[in-house]
Amino acid sequence: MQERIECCEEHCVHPEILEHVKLEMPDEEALYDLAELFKVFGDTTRIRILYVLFESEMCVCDIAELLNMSQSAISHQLRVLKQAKLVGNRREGKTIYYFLADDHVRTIIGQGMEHIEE
Amino acid sequence: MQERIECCEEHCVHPEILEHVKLEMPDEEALYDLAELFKVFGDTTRIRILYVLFESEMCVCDIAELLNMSQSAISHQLRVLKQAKLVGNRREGKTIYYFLADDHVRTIIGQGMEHIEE
DNA sequence: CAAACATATGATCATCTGTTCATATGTAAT
DNA sequence: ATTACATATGAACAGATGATCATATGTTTG
Repeated sequence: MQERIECCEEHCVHPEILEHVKLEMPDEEALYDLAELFKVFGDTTRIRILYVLFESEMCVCDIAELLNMSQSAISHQLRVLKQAKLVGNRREGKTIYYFLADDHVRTIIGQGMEHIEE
Repeated sequence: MQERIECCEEHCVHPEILEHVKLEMPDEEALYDLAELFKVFGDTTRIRILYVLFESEMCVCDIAELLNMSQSAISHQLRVLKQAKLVGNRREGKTIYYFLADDHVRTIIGQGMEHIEE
């Protein structure tokens, strides 16, 4: 790797700004968690599941049928969504209903939609 | 794969809701684009770059130094961010400054942070 | 308790992703 | 023009990811 010190010290930005940025950065753990959260949104299947749950809570087999995918695939993804605390579930007899856990989900997806619609 | 029709028709949800959900779903292309957008946020390096740019526009080598990563790695990721229209850049002599393109970036990351802080 | 059903889970495999390394491009200065 | 510097890019490789398949778990009903 080559040296890059010259660039930064001479003309790119003021050292105070570099210092300030370092102080303002969230800690590594928060950044990691944040990236993990967005990874969960970064998959078409999971996004579609979330959209389905916007309308109403729903059981696994309904989601699978709506999205035309296998029960197993949906179940695996619901697990990911649950771990990220984006959905919750409740049992009623044999069937398990999933629902949106949080209103951040709507906001985040809404902002994302606004961005791509530009 | 086993049959799942019985479940849904009998007790899971009302058919009207299933119909309604299908109508409310954005089209495939929008869902794909949305997932692609969130994928961009779903990486620690890119999140860190965005946080750095919150404070001030900055050149590639500064970002590389701040994040303690190679110039090449940063350049590759800036390319991804640019394609997603999350950052823009301008040339000034030899150096190229990158900056946040959009205020959705702050909102989306802000909401993400709120979510994980719970 | 045995059978049927709804869901969960572990292993596997093909595909995607991010970093590195080497090198190319573009700009400025001598 | 030649050299130095800032950035970009392509190939390659290791690690992560998502669907599938087979099977396990947990619940209800006869």
